[in-house]
Formats: sequence, C-alpha cells, structure tokens
Amino acid sequence: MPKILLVEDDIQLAKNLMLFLTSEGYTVTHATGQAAGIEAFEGGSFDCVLLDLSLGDGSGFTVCAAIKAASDVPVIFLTASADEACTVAGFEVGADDYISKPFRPRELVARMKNAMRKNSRSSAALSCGNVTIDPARGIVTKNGAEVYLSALEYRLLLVFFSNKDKLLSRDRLTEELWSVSGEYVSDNTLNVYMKRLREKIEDDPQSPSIILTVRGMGYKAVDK
Amino acid sequence: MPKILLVEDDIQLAKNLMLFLTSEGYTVTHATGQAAGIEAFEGGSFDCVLLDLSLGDGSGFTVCAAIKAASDVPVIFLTASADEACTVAGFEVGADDYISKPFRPRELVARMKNAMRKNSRSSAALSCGNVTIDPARGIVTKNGAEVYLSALEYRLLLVFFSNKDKLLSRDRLTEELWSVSGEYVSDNTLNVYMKRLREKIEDDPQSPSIILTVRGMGYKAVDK
DNA sequence: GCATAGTATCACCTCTTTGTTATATCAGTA
DNA sequence: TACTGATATAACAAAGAGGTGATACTATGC
Repeated sequence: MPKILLVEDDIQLAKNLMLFLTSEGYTVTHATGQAAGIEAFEGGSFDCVLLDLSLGDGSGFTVCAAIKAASDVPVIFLTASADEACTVAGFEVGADDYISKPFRPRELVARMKNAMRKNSRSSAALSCGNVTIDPARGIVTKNGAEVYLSALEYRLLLVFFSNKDKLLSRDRLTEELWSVSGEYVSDNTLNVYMKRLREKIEDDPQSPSIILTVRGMGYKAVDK
Repeated sequence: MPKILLVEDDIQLAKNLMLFLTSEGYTVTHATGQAAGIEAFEGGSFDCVLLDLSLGDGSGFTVCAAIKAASDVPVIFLTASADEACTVAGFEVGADDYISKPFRPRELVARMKNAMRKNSRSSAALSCGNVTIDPARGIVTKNGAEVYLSALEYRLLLVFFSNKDKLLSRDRLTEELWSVSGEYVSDNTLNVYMKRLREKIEDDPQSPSIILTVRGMGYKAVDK
C-alpha cells in the first residue's frame, strides 16, 4: 500500500483526490501548505509526493527543493498553471513529473506509478530473490551472508540483475562477458559459467529459481 | 552530445523538431515508421527515443515494447491524441513520459532531460584521472581500454574511488577488504595489493599519480 | 650520516579461476 | 518411442589470484 503525501491548499480538490487515490489503494496524507508539507514529509516516510505549485504560504518549488535535498522520493507537481516556463522550472528543481490541472485521475495514477517505478530502479542495491548485489562495494550476499564470486561470475550476475525479467540471449551474454577483451570463447563456456554461478547463488542449483533457462532463447533472471 | 531517435511519420513536424533539437545540441536520427524505427534503434545507440503514437505502418506501442524489451533507453511518446486511455496505455508499455501535441519545445527538452537523468542515475561511473569504474558492469577502463582487475583489486579500487580525496588508513582499507569474511591477513598483504593495483592502473607505478601514499597515515585517491 | 619505522618489491607457494573437451541429460518432435 | 539439438555436468590443464616472509628502499629525527 504505497504512501502518498499530498500538499495542496485547495481543500475541495484535495478531498476529491484523496477519495480517488484511497479507492485505488493508496494511503494519503494531506498537508495544506508549504510549512505543513515539509513538516509532514520529515515526520513520515512516503513513496511519492504530489505537490501543488501555488500554496497559501509559499511556493511548491521550496517544498520540492527541501524534499529532494533530503531524499530521492519522487515528486510530482500538480498545478493550475500550464505555463511552459513553470514546467521547465519544476523539472529544474528536481521534479519527476509535472501535471497541469485539470488532471485526469487515471493518468495521474499512471504517472505516479511511473515515477515510483523509475525511482526504485535506481536505488543502489540490486536484488533478486534472496540474493543481493551491492555494486558500491562489489559484494554479493545471499540471505545477508557474503557469497564470494570471481570477477567473471560477478559480472555475469550483474548483467542478469540489471536486466531483471528480460530475456538475455546466449549471444548477448557472451558478448557482455567476453567481447570487451576481443577474445573468442568456446560455445560451451557460458554453460559452464551458468552452472558455477548457480552453484553459488541458487538454493537448489538443480532447479534454479533465480536465473531460469529459456530453452532455445537464453536465460532470464526473475524475482519469484 | 546526446543522440536522439525520432520516430515520426509527419515529415513536416519531424523537420521542425529536428531543427529545434539540433539547435539545442542534440544529434537526431529520424525514422518515419514502425519498421524503420525498430531497425534504426537496433542499428545505433541512442540516449532517448521520441515516438509518435500513430505511425503509418503501425502503432508506436509496438516500437516502444520492442525497445523496452531490449534496453532501458528512455522512450517518450509524442502524440496528437490526448486521450486518457492512450496515455495510460503508453505508460503501461513502459514509456517514460507521454506528451500531447501541440507540445512546447522547451518543455519537451526539459522532459527529455528528466527522463535521461533518471535513467543514467543508476549507473553513475566513478572515475579518477584516466581510470574509470563502471559499477553497473563491474568493469574498469583506463583511457577507454578495459583493464582486467581481480575481485579484490576491484573492490580495493572501488573503496578508493568512492572515497576520493579522502585519506584512508591502512586499517580501514584492510577492514573493507578482509573483515567481511572474518579472516585476518598479514600486515604486509595490503602493501602487496597496492603494488599490484598500481601496476595495473597507474601510468608510472613507481611514482603514482592516482593513489598516493601518505606516509604514516594511509593512502588517498586524488583527481590530479 | 645513522638508525628506525614505514612502505615497496621480490620470490615463492597454494588454491582458485578460467576455459576446454568429453559426456550426460533433457525437451521437443517426427 | 527414438532422434535431435540444446543445455547441464564432470574432469582436466594452464594461468592467475591470493597470501606469506624475506629483503630493499625511503623519509624522517637524532
């Protein structure tokens, strides 16, 4: 149940929005002004912020800047002003999207989802199942315990985890791992590496649950 | 100079757009239909795709799906239809933004930048001097050429590059590399790794310019 | 200059990684 | 069911990683 912070001084509009968002399965917290917005943000943890540009006690830009300075939560401007300069300014203070009133509720939700999706993707750690890569330290863990991977195994896993749910052909994988150095490797080498990697990260290497084989096509990392 | 792929069947509109985008410093490739769009995408590497929804030989949705299945390049729909259902559908096939015509050029650019920024944030390269780490691929390059580092050498370099200009004590470094596994290593081991790392990344390993020795204190990566 | 502690380098050993070939297993199909 | 191409596994050799102790160098204070 994603938590949304709505900063909007038009009470009637806010009520309608909250009604709709709640019915879509979101938990909404409402703040009516700049100060209240920043305070609410600091007091709770949110998955997305909807921000009116013109607030009673100041501009939404200030709120956006404050939020972005402290976190990476997506911020979407909701505004009456469809002015181009305002839109550009909104993006410049770090907004993730900018929607002009009157907005259409389903589009709003689509844009919120989009912003949240993007945001979670860029978070530091990559994980899949119970296995996590911390690219900032070059370390792989499984259920919290470190798993030692060789350089090539690490790179192979990285390719999978940064292309989760995507089918990766054997050619593509071979390319990612070996083309850089310009060498050619045997046809079977990838098979062997897949086995070694699975041996280290899968609970049951015989019936993999993290990296699946797609016969005739390639492999694919899935998040069970 | 970011490279843009524009898929648009309205020739006049495309011309205008290309003129504008070029003047803003983008390199634009133009494809006029669905098939041509996918072909162009596969043939080149782009930083962003602008996609008309209604193409002569098919829908932009197909193109978007094809692109998203193969890569993470940001895709922005440009469309005459301001229809809400279309917008939602656009986001559902993985689009990064959806702009209705007539669009305002500066807003378009702001949204393009936004989409590209989000996208690249996940793979911020770390570099120092002529050496670069690409944490998203686990690869180190020096003057563009790949340098093969072993797992420990890679982690050592990662510690330095993510703490650029900071003095790192020998204890701290030893901890970062070996404490995870709980093992104790000889006092001299770090010296040996420093030598091996320098051998691979420094222009002149005898007088290092990337990772400096601070006698009695530790080491420090500097950006010359 | 000499002593000293800190750092760099060397030679060496062991264990792992890397890539190969050979063989087994499996899924789909005639 | 038997065949076939695709994938998995096993076993091996060569190269390299990882770690150690001994030795050489170097900055600094006496």
